[in-house]
Amino acid sequence: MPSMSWSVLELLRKDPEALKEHVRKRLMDVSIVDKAREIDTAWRKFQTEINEVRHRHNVISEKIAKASPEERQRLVEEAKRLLGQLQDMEKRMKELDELWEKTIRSLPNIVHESVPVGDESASKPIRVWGKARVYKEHLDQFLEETAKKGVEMDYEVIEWKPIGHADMLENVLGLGDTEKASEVAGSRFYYLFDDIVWLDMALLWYAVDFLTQKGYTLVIPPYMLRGFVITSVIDYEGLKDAIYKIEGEDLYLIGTAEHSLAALHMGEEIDEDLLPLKYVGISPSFRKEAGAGNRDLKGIFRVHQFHKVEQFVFSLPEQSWEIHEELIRNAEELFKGLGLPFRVVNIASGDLGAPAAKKYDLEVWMPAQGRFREMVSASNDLDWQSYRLKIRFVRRKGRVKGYVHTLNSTGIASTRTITAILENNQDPEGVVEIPKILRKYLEPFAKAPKDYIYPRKKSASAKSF
RNA sequence: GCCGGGGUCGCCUAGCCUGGUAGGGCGCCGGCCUGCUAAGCCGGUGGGGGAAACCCCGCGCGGGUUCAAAUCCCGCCCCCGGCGCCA
Repeated sequence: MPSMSWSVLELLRKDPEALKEHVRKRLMDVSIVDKAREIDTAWRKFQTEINEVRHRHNVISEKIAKASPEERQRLVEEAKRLLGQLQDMEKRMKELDELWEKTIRSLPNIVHESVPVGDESASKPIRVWGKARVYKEHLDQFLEETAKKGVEMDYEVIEWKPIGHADMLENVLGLGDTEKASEVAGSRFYYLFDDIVWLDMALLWYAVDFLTQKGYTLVIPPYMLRGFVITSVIDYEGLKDAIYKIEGEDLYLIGTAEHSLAALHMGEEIDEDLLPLKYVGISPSFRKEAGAGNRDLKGIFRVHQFHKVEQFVFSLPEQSWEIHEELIRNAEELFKGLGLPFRVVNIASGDLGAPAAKKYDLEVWMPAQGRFREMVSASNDLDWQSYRLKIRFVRRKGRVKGYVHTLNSTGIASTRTITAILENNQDPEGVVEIPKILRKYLEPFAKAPKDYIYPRKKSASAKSF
């Protein structure tokens, strides 16, 4: 029988040293490989043992059905004896099963050969786009993050210091209130008003419009998932502090539409002719952000809830690397459309999440902070998620089955993109220019801003020359 | 939320009352046959372990009764219909 199994499990059995190399690249303790191998071997051995006893019991059980009354009594006694022996073994098997499951599921994905090896600092910028506005005192930092890392990015030095997105939102524009939100919900929540709300929704429509035109199927997914599902699509042990749970129920708020989109074909067999299946989901994302400490506490850069348009693809194994490039290119096109200067980074092995074999981040230059900040993350998870969710493809020829590959990428995450617009598109007077490409998504609404968002208590005529 | 009906190997379906190897159809895969195609015929078509022979597990999920559970009992999930409630 052609065995069809998870690529990582296959590697564990056939070439543990190679798997160790992948784990080592992630800067994780490689002893998990030996431990997993030990448990896997013991699990398989015990399975054979228990099956032998079960077999003997089954043979006797079948005989009883046809046995004569006097023989019957003797056979039932024998069956009972075997059953007693089995009882202990079944208990042990259950423990081993759980240990095996837990151990195997804790293994991270392999690392693609094109991923730079090392910690965060090894992450490699591979492309840049746009002209960054660099405040004169940030020039060193800017060059450090571009030219020194091998990518030449266009820039202009500015003499005035742009106002940070948090100040822009709450003080200059007066269109957000995180203090009141803190009182009623907690830190990292927000009230947004008027023009920023229009902007939020326009960004979402823009991404949805763009991606549906590329042939992606538009989806509103569940915003909560069962425990089994959420633990299958993320590294739950590592991320459980980031996920909200509904009290008293086996339900978890999604951290991104990726989670529910991955589950869309749970337990299914997909004909190869139907692949790749491309989806664009739109949903809120809920994140606890526990462990973020005081990072980005101000404003709406790092928050507990935001809206996001997400790309998600199920593909055949041989298609996934090409599609990974497609996803990041889609995101790049979206940000080019917005006119936001960015670099694309090939994330280092030590900074990859357990499900991802490779990840690109799209980072926009933030002129007030003097650094690049992540706006988009595009991952190829290979068969890591599909093995857990049992999503398979079937090839017509030869009826070959295998696990599909899954890929995900941000399209646009609204609040974070708004922070990028607030910092990049402000002028020295605090007027924010709305990206022209959003115009058509604002035009239908009488009260929506069209070209600029103006500072509060300043006459609109300030920019009307 | 209450009452009733249901969930079977990709899809459809039999088996459940009365416990004893899960049967059939469709689709698909392989083969035979065949100027070609179609039809027809034969075999295969859930998961795990094993080099293989073969073995185990599997009838929504989890328990229980029994030598033996798709079948009997209990809890849960989901679907359909009716009633109630409701943006």
